[in-house]
Amino acid sequence: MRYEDLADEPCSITRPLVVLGDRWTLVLLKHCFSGVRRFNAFRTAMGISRSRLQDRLDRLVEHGILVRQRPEDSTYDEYRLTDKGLAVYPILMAIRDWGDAYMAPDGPPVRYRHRDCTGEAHVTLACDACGDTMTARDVTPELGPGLEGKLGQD
Amino acid sequence: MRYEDLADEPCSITRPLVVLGDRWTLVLLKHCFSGVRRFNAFRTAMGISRSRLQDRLDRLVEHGILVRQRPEDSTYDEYRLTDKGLAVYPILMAIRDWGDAYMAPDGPPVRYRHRDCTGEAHVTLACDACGDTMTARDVTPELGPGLEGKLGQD
DNA sequence: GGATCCGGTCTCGAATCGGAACCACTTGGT
DNA sequence: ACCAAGTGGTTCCGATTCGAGACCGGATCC
Repeated sequence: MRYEDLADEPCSITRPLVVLGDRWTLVLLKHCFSGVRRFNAFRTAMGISRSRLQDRLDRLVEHGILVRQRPEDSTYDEYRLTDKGLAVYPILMAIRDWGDAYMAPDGPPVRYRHRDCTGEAHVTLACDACGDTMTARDVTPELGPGLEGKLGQD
Repeated sequence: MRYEDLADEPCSITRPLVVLGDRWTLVLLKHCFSGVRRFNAFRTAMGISRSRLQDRLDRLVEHGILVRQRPEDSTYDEYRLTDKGLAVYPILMAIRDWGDAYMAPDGPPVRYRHRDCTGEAHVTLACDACGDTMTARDVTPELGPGLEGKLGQD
């Protein structure tokens, strides 16, 4: 089975991973959030090869995560985050929280601060009903609407 | 530059991505959270090839995300999540929230419910000082302790 | 015009991947 | 004891992907 076939799985974890979960893609998006927009800017920021960068950019544009557009004051295109792309931010912040906790022996290299505030941004998993913070052990998976309709079919 | 060299970057996003951010790895961890522990169980659940699965398992064990251990009542080893591995859960839930929002046209295939509660688990990015919910636009990166010591050195 | 920057394509050797064959060990049946 | 089946793992091979560099067309600047 090829990795791309995971996109057919009725699972909201594997489906995004087919797009985002390979080498460079999330690194590329991380740089988008730091304001990188141009082809060569990505290249120097990431150290990725030209052809690979092109692959990734094309795929992200194809999936509506980036848009490629020409600013009025420039002769060159820019790759910018769409709303769908901006919504990836919590994923990166969840990765960062984990990285700060387990892969930053000297402490966090970068603080992600709340603008005009003393606090920092952190990701929490919580229940949307009672508001309690949750861990993996507090979660029970259950059939959702995206699967119910498909059960009696075959 | 090779992808693995990103591990040298002083960045708590890229460093985890060198371990987690390639094909299959996060998919594998997802199955760990659904109770999959044995080699062939991963294989049938994921459709991954034997050699690739071995690579990934070895790497996760090497990084202390999984432990390989023999239960008393069995003749075969199991791969189980460590605390470091359990802490990956918010990353997967952040991916799922995004997948439910943008890649689940028929609605969420699976609900991740709070045990003994009516609510569902969701990831939020919030300020740890004022408690406000945040988006990418509310965040300002700032020098952290993991970098401060290294600045005047070279 | 020539030099330079920019984004992008193409090519080629190296690394990675998927699938199958193969192996050692354990279990169950006869 | 024997054979069959299952389990975890390694090794091999052809196919895909990757990284690095060459190349190319267009815009800019001198």
